[in-house]
Amino acid sequence: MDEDRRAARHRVLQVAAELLEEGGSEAVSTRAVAAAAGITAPALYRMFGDKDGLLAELAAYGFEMYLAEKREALSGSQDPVADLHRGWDLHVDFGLRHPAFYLLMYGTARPGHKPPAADEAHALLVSLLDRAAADARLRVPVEEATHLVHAATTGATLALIGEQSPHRDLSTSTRLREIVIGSVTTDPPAATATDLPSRALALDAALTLEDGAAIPLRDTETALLRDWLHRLAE
Amino acid sequence: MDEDRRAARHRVLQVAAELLEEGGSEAVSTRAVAAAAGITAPALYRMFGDKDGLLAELAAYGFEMYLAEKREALSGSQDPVADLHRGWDLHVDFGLRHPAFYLLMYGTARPGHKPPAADEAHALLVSLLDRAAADARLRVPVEEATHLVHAATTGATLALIGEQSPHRDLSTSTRLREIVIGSVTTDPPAATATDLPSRALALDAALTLEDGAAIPLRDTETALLRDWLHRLAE
DNA sequence: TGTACATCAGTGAACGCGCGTTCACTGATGTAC
DNA sequence: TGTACATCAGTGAACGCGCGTTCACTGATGTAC
Repeated sequence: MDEDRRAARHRVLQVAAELLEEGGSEAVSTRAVAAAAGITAPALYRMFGDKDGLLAELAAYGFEMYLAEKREALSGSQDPVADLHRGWDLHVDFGLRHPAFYLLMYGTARPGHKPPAADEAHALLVSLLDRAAADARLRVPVEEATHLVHAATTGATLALIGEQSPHRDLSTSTRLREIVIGSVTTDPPAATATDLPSRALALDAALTLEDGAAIPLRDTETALLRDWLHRLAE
Repeated sequence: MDEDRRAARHRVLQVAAELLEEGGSEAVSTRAVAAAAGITAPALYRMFGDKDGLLAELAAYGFEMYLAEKREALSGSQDPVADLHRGWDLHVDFGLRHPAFYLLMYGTARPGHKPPAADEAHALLVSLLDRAAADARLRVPVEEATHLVHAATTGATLALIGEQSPHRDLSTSTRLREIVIGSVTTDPPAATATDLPSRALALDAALTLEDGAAIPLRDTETALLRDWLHRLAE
């Protein structure tokens, strides 16, 4: 029974996704979705509460597609910096293949109204950068790198979506990728990290990945240590 | 008479701008604008044709505000690379002060639906980069630099707009600015440009700024020459 | 200078539509005795 | 195993609203003779 309900929800979301891809977010009205899914309006309201609920689930559906692709493509890789490059391209490519979804997910329709499912995608980027830091390949703290890569990637993708297909030129994205990731990572995978900032950030990343209880320092001591590490990295 | 008409239009646009800033683009309906401006619906339609016409003029109004600020702040400057940095900050600052306008102007509400007034703002960025190239301060061709700077700036601005005011941190914008402009320009304003790419691009920029008729080469020859210059710059 | 006419910005009122949402009700399903 | 009842996803129909837009008409303004 519960299984039936989940299947029905999924079917409705698939229909809503089609409407979105074909007609943009304007095409996703409660009435249009209900009609296309072959259910009545109150049935839709029973499933999703109201229109905002429907859109939130639709955005989550988009993030699932996105994350599934990305996880599959990046699984089993060894080189975190190469993953950053591939992750960038996957992001841009997803945006160009699903522009309406992308705008729902990353567009700023309304300030402070961002889909909660975005957190998971954000976490994926953070984990990529954590791994880079753990390999001493990061030049700046993880959080800073996250913001930089996120802003640049979405900027490149939105600019490309805004351009009509024939004029699209992926080279801007590629170049921006090289510039930004290049500025945030260190070049060679040196046998052992040698410079002070890289070593500091590698230790910082190792502390992030470690189970908190396993660290033989008090929380306040750990916090202070990590503050110092960030300062050493500057 | 004609003057009156223009003044009336301007008054209506000011009212529409207020609605936009207060309630976002959703608040800008033909009826709301007409009511707030104290005119009837048909009067509005006589002025702007239809809703798209109103929104297009509203976007143009936003670009005028933006360009006026930017031209004033950058007037009489000598250093084109410094102007790039200041131009970046002015752009981001404008976006944060007028988020609803910014989304109307630079947001991607609908692919291939960008406001025509955007061209003028684009031209301003191009002219900034032209001047940098003329001073041999550019490492890449003007068009490429334009795309890079544009994508990165809008990405940084949209990311900041998406963040709630208390969590906003301009340092991401600043760092991305340094990274991107730094990658696109050459460092020191050397007494005379010494390296091959800079010299090639400086000549290319000089050809852009020159009146076409004043160049003692045939058009096809000039085109070929510029192609070579771009190849020398790579 | 005065009258007749054309132009056109504006008025008051309404058009039809699609929207989000909710009402009262039905019929199938699972549960208790 | 059979009956009585509770639960609840779904139906058919309608609610009221704000939207973009247009109708027929008015009244002021400028122009021609």
